[in-house]
Amino acid sequence: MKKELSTEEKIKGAAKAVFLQKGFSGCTTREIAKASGMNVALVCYYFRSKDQLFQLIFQSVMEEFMHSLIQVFQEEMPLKEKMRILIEKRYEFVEKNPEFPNFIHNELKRNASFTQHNKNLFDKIASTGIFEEALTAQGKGEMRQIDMFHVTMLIMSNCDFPFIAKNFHMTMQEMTEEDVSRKLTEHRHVVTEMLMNYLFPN
Amino acid sequence: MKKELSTEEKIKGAAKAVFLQKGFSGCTTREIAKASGMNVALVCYYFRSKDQLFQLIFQSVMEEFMHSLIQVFQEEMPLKEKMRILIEKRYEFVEKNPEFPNFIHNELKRNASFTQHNKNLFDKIASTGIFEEALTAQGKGEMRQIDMFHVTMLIMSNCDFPFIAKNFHMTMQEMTEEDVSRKLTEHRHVVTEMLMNYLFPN
DNA sequence: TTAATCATTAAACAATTGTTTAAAATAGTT
DNA sequence: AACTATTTTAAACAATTGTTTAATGATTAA
Repeated sequence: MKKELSTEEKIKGAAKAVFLQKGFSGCTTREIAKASGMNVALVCYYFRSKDQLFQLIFQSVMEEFMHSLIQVFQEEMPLKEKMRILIEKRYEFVEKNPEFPNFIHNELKRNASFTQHNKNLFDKIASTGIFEEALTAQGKGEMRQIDMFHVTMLIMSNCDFPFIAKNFHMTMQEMTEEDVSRKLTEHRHVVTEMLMNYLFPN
Repeated sequence: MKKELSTEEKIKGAAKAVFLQKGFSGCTTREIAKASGMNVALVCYYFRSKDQLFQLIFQSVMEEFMHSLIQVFQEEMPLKEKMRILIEKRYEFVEKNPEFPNFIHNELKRNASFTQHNKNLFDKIASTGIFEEALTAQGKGEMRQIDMFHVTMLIMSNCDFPFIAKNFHMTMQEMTEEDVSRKLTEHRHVVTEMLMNYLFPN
């Protein structure tokens, strides 16, 4: 089946790919135009400017990124089980979208704006009741008593970072892309076990 | 005491600061010149090109980054103790140089060259005998039996990532720079305890 | 069919990029 | 002092950047 994409969609798709790989400062409108099979004028015709096109892409990536968390939080099951699934789903999501974390952190550093939209995303997570759920679990002694800041940081550190550091391990340890990818798939079990043992000691 | 830096050193210092903050693609030679109090021509006069200046800075940052590990490995003490110190020293190093991890991973992705120089750095680590030491500890059942790839990944994930994600937490959770910094100092204990519990179970 | 809107193109725009030039200022040497 | 080599400067260079223009082609509506 061949897909018949509109010019606008072709550009948006190419922009997402190029921005994810090279970042805003690392690419040009001409590069995006070429990647989409179109020309520069069309990029500005449909999206007015490189900035506006970028913001569009960034917000959609951010939303996709956060949505992978929200989905799990909304499920109806014991916190411990929910947490295990969260970790594994998150890891798998990043494995499928390995450029997301680096992209998001870079661009947030470059331009700390977009604040309102992002605040809404965080509120969405808060409104799943996950934080209260964790607090009760901690009260009952089921979960280790640490601030949720640390919990989220631990999960993100161990799920997101490995894919940020992919190139590092390839160059330093002279591993091929396949070698690292295989190790990273293994790594999910390590991460899950370590985090679960720490967050839910018995 | 006032420091009397040469023009060359002033430019190098400014270049390091600017490159670390914005990356190679995110800044211009004029920006570096201005930050150093000099002009563009002088940058090229002393360093020939933006590329050459960058490579100089990158290699020195890389070396500094890896050296913080090597130092600990060379110490003479039981592996378990060595590992705890490694984790804490590494965390403190990144806390003092919070831009290093993001910078290194970004630029390695942008340009996977510099291979030979980096290979030497890895060999330096290997030649401290740390890997053999870990293998014997694993053989004696003192240390958890996992590939060293996972061990290094866990340490880097938990020590480096928190500072990459600084901006993320500031925007998402509406925390000030000081709030996040305080939390990140706390986080060192969390990381150390979790990693030590996992790597050396009893 | 005709008119009007939309889509696409190649060319041009001014601004910014990395780099070089050629002249001036400074320091060093005899 | 006179000469040389080094350092610094302002200006210029060509190439690339994001964006716009004005003309053409295609589609739609009357």
